[in-house]
Amino acid sequence: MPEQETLLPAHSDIVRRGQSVDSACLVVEGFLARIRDTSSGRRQITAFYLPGEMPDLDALLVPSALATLLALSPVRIQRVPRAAMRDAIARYPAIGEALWRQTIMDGMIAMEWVANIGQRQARARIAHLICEVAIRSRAVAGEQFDFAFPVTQTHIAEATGMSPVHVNRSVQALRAERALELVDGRAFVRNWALLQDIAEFEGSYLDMEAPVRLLA
Amino acid sequence: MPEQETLLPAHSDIVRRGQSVDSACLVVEGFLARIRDTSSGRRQITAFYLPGEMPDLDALLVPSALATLLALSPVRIQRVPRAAMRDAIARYPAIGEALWRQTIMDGMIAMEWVANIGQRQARARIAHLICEVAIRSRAVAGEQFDFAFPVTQTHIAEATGMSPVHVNRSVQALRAERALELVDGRAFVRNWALLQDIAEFEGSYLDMEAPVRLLA
DNA sequence: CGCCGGATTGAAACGTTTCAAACTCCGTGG
DNA sequence: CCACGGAGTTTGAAACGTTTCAATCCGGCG
Repeated sequence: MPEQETLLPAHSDIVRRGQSVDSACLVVEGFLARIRDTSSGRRQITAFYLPGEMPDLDALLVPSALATLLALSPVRIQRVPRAAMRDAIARYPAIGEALWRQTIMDGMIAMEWVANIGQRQARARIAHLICEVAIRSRAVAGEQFDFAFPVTQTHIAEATGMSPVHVNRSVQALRAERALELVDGRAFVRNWALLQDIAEFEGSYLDMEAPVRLLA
Repeated sequence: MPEQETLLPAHSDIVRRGQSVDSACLVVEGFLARIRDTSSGRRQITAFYLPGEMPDLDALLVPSALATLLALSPVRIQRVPRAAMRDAIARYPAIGEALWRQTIMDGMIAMEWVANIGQRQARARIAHLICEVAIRSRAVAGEQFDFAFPVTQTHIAEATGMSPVHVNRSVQALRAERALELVDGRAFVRNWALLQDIAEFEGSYLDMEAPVRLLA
C-alpha cells in the first residue's frame, strides 16, 4: 500500500470534527484520543488509540470526520487514501473483513466504556481503563509489569467523566493500595490481580482471536 | 433471504452473553436492549435497538455472543443465518458495505453515550436519550409529537447509569418544564426545541445519509 | 530566575444514591 | 364484587461520592 508517514508533535489535532477526509490513518507509534466536545465547553475522550490501530476507519464510509483526533504524545502515523483502501479490499476481501472486525471491536470497547462510566465509581473506573490499555498494549506479563501511558491526569478525567481533582485522589488511592502507579507517562502495574479485582475487569470483550471467517 | 420470523414476549432474552450464535437478527417490531452486567450485580444497558435495526451484527464475525439481548416489549424478529448473510455479501458487496456502515453507526452511538453519561447531569442525560430515540424512530415532526417508547424508568436508569429514584425525579422535572412526558410506554415530546436545548443535543452523529460508496 | 504544565491539598457546596415506605393501576382468584 | 399481589411510579430524609474553587507544590526549561 502507498505509505506516507507523518510525524506529529503531542497536542496536535490529527483530524478535526467536520473536516472532510479522504484517507484513513494508522497509528505507527504514539497515543491518540478521540475527542467529543459538548456545547457547554466540556470535553469527553471517547476512545484511545494505540500503535497498530486505525482510529478513523469510519472515514472510509463517511465523507466528513465524525470526531476530532488528538495526539496525546508525539505520534507517527500513516495515511492510507480511500482509493487505495478500496482497491485492496476489492482484491482481498479478507482485508475488508478484518477492518470490519476492527470496527466491531471499537464499538464493543465503547460499550464497555459506557458500562464503566455508568456503573463504577472513581477508583474502579480508572483501574478498568488501565486494565484495558494494558491488554491492548500486550504488556501483561505476570503480576507486575509496565507500559507506555502518555496520558495526563486531566486526560484521564476527560476519558472517565470525572474531575481532574478527583482523578488525582483516586490515583493516589490506587498507589496507596499498591495496585498501580502512574509516573512520567508510564503505567506501572504493581499488583495485576488486585487491579483487575478493583476494576471488576473481565477482559473477554477484547478477545476476538479465533474469529469466524465470514468470507472465503 | 430465508426468513424465519419469531415472536417473543417482553422480558425475554433473545440471546444470552457467551451463547454461541450462527445467525444475526433483525428487529421487525418492538424494542430490544443490549445488556452488560457487571460482577457486582449491577446492570448497564449499552444500546437500544428499534425496528429495522440489526442488534447483533457482531455475530457474523464473532463465534459467541458478546452481550445479552433483552426484549423490552413484545418483539417480532427475523433470524438470518450466517451462511445466507455470507452468500448475500459475496454476491452484492454493497450489502456488506451497508452492514459495515451500520456497525460504524452503532459505534458512534455508543461513543455518544459515553459522552452523555460522562458529561451531562441527570435531566440532560435523559433528555439526550429521548432526542436520540426520537430521531432514530423517525418520529420528529414539528415541535410536538410522540412515539413508542416501551421503556420503564428502571430501564432508563440502567441505560443512563443512574438510580431509578433519581430518574423518576428527573422525568418529573422534564414534565414540569413541559418538555417531555413519558406515559404508558410512549414518549410525548411537548417542546422539541426545549428538549434538545436541555440535552445539548447535536444530532449530526446520526446522519449517515449521502454516504460515500466504498465499493463499486 | 521565572515561567509553565502537571500534580496535589483542603474545605464547602452540590448532585446523586440509598433505604424504606406508600401509592396507583390492573389483572386474577375467592 | 372485593381482596390480593405485582409491576411500576412516587415520596422524604439522611448518607455518600464527587465537584468546585482557589491555592500550593514540583520539576524542567528558556
